[in-house]
Amino acid sequence: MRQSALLLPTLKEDPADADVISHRLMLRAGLIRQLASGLYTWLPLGLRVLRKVERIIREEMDRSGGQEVSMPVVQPAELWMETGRWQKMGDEMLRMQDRHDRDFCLGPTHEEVITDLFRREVHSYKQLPVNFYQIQTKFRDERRPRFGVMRAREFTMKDAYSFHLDQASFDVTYDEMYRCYERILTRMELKFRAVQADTGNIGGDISHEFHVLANSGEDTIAYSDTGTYAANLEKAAAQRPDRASPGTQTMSRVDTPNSKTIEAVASLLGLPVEQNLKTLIVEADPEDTDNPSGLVAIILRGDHELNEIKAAKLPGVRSPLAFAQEEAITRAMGASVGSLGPVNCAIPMFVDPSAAAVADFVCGANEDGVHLQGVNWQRDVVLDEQQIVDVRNVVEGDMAPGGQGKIQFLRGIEVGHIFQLGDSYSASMQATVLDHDGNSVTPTMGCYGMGVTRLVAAVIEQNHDDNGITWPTPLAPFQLHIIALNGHKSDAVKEASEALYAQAVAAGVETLLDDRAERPGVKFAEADLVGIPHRVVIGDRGLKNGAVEYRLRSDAEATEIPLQDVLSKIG
RNA sequence: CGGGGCGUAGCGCAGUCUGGUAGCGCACUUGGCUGGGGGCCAAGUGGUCGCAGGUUCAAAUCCUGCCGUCCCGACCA
Repeated sequence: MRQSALLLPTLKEDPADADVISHRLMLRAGLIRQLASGLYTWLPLGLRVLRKVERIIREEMDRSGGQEVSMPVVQPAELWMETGRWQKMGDEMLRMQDRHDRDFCLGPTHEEVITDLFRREVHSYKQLPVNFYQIQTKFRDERRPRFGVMRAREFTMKDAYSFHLDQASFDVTYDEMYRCYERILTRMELKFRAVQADTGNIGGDISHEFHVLANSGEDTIAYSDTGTYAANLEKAAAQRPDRASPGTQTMSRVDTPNSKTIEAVASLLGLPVEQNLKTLIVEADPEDTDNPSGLVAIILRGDHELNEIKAAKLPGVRSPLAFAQEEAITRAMGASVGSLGPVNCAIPMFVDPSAAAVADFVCGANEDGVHLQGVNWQRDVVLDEQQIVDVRNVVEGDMAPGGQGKIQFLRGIEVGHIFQLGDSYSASMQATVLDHDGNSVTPTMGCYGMGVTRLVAAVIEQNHDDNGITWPTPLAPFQLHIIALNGHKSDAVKEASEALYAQAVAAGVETLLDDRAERPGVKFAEADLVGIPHRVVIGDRGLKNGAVEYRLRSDAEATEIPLQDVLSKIG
């Protein structure tokens, strides 16, 4: 490709609307342009990268036994009504009507469509297992699109769906997909981690997210320093500590009229924050008729934070989680926030294991302006085992489950998520096959997503320097960048660069020839920005000795090499 | 959806408080100089000042409403 004929609009200045580095560089290097919030046009250079990502994914999916299909972006409402998701998806789904006033949506995902295909076309256990995938445009009307293509509304996703006769078959495919994802990300030369993930509202036990490590990542991942445990913060649990020892102090009241926060009480009493327990009140599941208060108490150690996803899963707690209103709390507890505690607690209560491990603790007295100290479980508050449940976010330094070392944090960009769907879609859509004995059985399903456009941004997050992008070779839009210095003035430069270009193209090397009549400084700056791995500079200075300058984008220094040696450097 | 910011030329911004001529840098066009890290000089092109309404002799500027967009918090590839 000749740069003089390529739409490659680079920006010298940072665009005002871009904050994260990958977004800035994608705009500056002329990979994308924004059309509207969360909607992006891919320019020629960006699209070349996107296609490379797709190709790697496609090759590895095929290698793993996936069968590629392509399903429509526009989907009829009827399918979504079958699974109840026409309602459940809410505003995230963009809906529309056709000329006959029939309801459609832009597909945010394709479980319904693939299950419909399956039930129409697959009828025998002999055809199982199967794993269909596509690389497709998805539309999700995000609350808050951000970070460029990292969280866009329209984006490209590789989504795969597998169907199985039994759990054992699913497990095999799940494991295969896990390894497939590892291969994909490894080929892209990314630093990544697979972590245990929350399974969301779909259920099932196993679920893994694949995170590309980057400080700008939206997710926190917790991993053990021994490397054997890794989980999304939403899911991560600490090793369960032993229950508290009986304690030595007697329980006593202490006036704390102006101390409403844990920190204030701790400093007033001269005790560490960990010795204080905090009591959070959340709304109860409205369908739980055994709980007239409509509230549930959750007890945490003072220095810990509630994990709202874990809390919303507790029996009798409203999901999604909602904190209780002040007024309701005062009515049920006889005291307001700041003086609450587990002693004589009038509503159902859950206690985090780390809170249950504290002896001689401090807590609110359920009486405004009063706390209790020297409190002990069992003696002062009876707890049964079902009430002790993990509901907090792990913190760095926690012991990992099973004693697998200490937990540390990293930031990650979620680029893949694999999980078990069970039979929720196949059952609600009556997708069945006949088994060996002629019985109709409902297959169990797996789902494997990977954010294709997001991967491009993630790659840049990991591969850039002060001057621009430093593409890993497998994803670079071109392999070789020939920079002809003053080619419009020097016939020698023009001839040499054209000859090398023709030779490289003939050898099948993806080559970009900077044949523009720009000054050298402009060419160098833009070449760094665009980040093509191999760079050859052809100028009169070197040509006198039959030499050109060769440099890897990732190297600091260039070397002089004979013109005829260039192609041997690449590949 | 709640909180905050911003909307003036393709991009980055000033001008708005205190109403009266729409401006700067980059980019773009033409000419010249220059020619190894976004160069210099000169002359140009390009703007319904987000939209609608209002106040006023007069609105980019004041008022009202709407729209767009970005950032921070609850969801997800």
